[in-house]
Amino acid sequence: MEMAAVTPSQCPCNFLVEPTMPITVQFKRGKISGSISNLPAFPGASSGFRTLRCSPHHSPSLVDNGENCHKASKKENVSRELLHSTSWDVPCAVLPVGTVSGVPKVNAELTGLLEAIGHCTDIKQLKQIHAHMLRTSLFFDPFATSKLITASALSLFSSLSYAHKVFKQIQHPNLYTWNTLIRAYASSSDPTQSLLIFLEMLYSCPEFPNKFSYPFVIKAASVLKALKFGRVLHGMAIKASLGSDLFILNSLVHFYGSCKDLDLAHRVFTKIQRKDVVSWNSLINAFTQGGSPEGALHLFKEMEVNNVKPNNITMVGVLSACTKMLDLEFGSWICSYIKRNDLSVDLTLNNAMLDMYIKCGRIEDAKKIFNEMPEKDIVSWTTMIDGYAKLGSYDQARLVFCAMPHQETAAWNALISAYEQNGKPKEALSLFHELQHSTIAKPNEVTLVCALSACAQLGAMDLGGWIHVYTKKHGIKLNCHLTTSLIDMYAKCGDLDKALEVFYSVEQKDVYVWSAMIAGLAMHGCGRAALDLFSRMLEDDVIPNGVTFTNVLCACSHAGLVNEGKYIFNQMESLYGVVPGVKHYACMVDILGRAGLLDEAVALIEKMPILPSASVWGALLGACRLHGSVELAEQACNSLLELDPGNHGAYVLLSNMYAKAGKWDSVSHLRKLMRDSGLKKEPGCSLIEVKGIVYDFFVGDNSHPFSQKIYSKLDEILVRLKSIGYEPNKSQVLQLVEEDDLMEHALNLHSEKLAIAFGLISIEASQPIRIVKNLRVCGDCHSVAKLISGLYDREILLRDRYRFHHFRGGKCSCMDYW
DNA sequence: ATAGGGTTAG
Repeated sequence: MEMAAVTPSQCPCNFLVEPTMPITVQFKRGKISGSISNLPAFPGASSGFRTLRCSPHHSPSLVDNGENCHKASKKENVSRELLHSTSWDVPCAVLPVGTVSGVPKVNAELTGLLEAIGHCTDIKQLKQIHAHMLRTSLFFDPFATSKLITASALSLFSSLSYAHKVFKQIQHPNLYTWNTLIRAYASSSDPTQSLLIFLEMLYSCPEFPNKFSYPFVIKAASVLKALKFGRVLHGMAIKASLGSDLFILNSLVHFYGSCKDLDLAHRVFTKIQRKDVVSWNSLINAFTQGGSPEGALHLFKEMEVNNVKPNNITMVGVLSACTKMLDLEFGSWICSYIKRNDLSVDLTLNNAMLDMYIKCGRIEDAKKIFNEMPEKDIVSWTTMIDGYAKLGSYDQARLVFCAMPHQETAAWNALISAYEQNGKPKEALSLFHELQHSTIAKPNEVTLVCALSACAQLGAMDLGGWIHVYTKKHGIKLNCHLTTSLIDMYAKCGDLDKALEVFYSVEQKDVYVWSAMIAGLAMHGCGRAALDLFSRMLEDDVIPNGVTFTNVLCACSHAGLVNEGKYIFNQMESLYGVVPGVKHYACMVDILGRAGLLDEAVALIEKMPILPSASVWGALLGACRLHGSVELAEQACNSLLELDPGNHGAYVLLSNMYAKAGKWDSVSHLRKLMRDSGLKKEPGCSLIEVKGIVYDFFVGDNSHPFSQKIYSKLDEILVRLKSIGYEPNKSQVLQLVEEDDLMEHALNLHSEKLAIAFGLISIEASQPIRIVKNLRVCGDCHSVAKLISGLYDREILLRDRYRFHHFRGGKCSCMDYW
């Protein structure tokens, strides 16, 4: 092959030409940018680029015309910046013009070069070869450049941005080269690039995508859950007569599974002529991940019937299904099946078995596997840590943590999240502080999400705010998880404005972000605003899920919006396909019950297609208290205690109702019952954060260093309140059982009162006093807080178990409706 | 010359 020397004008990238000898490698910082919308129509498309969208003509025949197609997620939006700028240096311009006028001995050199590429062990060596190729015109050999791309995109030392820049230097990349880049990006951190490069290839590569191109690009679509895009790919593959390629079909099964479209996944699967083990694995995993583990197990059995031999990957999927169903029996059977059939057990499979035993409560079996594992990775360790933590064996969890060879961030996260999720937020935060002193690990997004959640539980807004600042300072972009946690933290700490500020400051809002904001508004009693936000969310084409509806209904309940609640509840399934769960029913019972529609609430419970949970009966019980229906309360209480015998609150509520009705016999009977059952109540506890430290107060607490001052402040308060006509709410004395069994007369010792008194002496008057209480606020404390807010002109934010009470100027945001 | 399927934590 004749090859001319490259002159500047021919150089594909218009790089500077350096005319000096010996050869020096110049680096140029390049920024590649552009947008997919700049791409002209690709050849063969009748109406340009638009046909790439989900149009009936390009849709696979088995798919209907898009009615079932879910709204596109933002990730599918390919019209965004084509490529990130990168900081990789690419050799260029190494042609000493005029000195390499002769044609290099391409063939001889080529062989050596290809070998050299194969022997590269780092990017530096590769760059040297790259430079050499540019110098000798070998860069014009398609085979050689392909190898170069492969090495830079897929080897151990690979750098995708480097590969991409090399790619840009190639004048006519061949299909193989395109495929390589698409493949590399599919499993990178930025799979959107795969889709973009695929589109670019359609336009600028003379060859059509082949049977290799599709699996790569479909994989990228799977990661992105780009349902529309993937459907178009499916259609294109069929048009290209590749519709029966096993690899492509398997990719598609996996793809539809990733998009949670089990129906389509299954339909593609049934069209596969000769299903192999990968086909089955893809579908089994689609069912496992897509919320139908039962289906996955069924498929596994069917697979056996069809004489397809399962492999280790099958077992991972099936075990994962058992784990999701907490089916220990089947899970153990699988473990023995693996042994019996001598399947190869690798790290992932061991981890899957580990996880199954742990989730099914068999820590000893898990431990045995763990100890015998020849190789452990971060997943193995964190699974064990989490297992112990979930059992409350924190010492064991810590022991495993300490035994780890590297305490990477993920390990810290396992421990922190375990504490945070098991009601130990203080411990979680103290670990978070410990982590900040670690030299090995640094907090990452996950850590911050856990820490924020712990802050939210404690009402620790100073620390929560500090974490917010931390993200800004360290340039940590707010992903949806972080945004959700921040909104939740600010809302639960009582700063609704800050929560809204975060909400409006971010561009990316997924359904969880919206739902968190709706929940925030709901807990602050802004029911209307929550509903408005819900409408805006729908206008924004965000599809609501079960969480969203729980929050929306909760908003209705706190604001007494009965008709709105009913309306939305009725639309859930019919319009949005969200089957009402037990939480939604509980909300509805609450909405109806509060409004006094007790009969309607009972009727709803009676026609529930699922078993009512304790929370449903609890809601009814609460409504009975509000409306003084003792008989119904007895029924509700019985049903509740059947499901949740340790529910102290139910006894208290009923006993208070008996007391109010003067049924003292029943009161003492109930109390005896409680004593006999050895029921321990959750002690009332109020938290208050002062200067970054969270203080907790229990009833009659005098452990605080300023205890003396707090009690004298409390005395002062009560004197002042009485002077303006306050009388302790005697009826609330009856509720003392909820606060403390022994000190019936000690209304004044309620933890929230202590916390308020402490707040008054230790927090500047300009700042609100924020308190978090673990139980529902009692009526007397509620009136006292109202009075204090007026008398002392202080803002008090009290979060109780159910909602926020925002006291200001003698009034409460709940309008005494809680 | 190239391919498809897997585990944990938010």
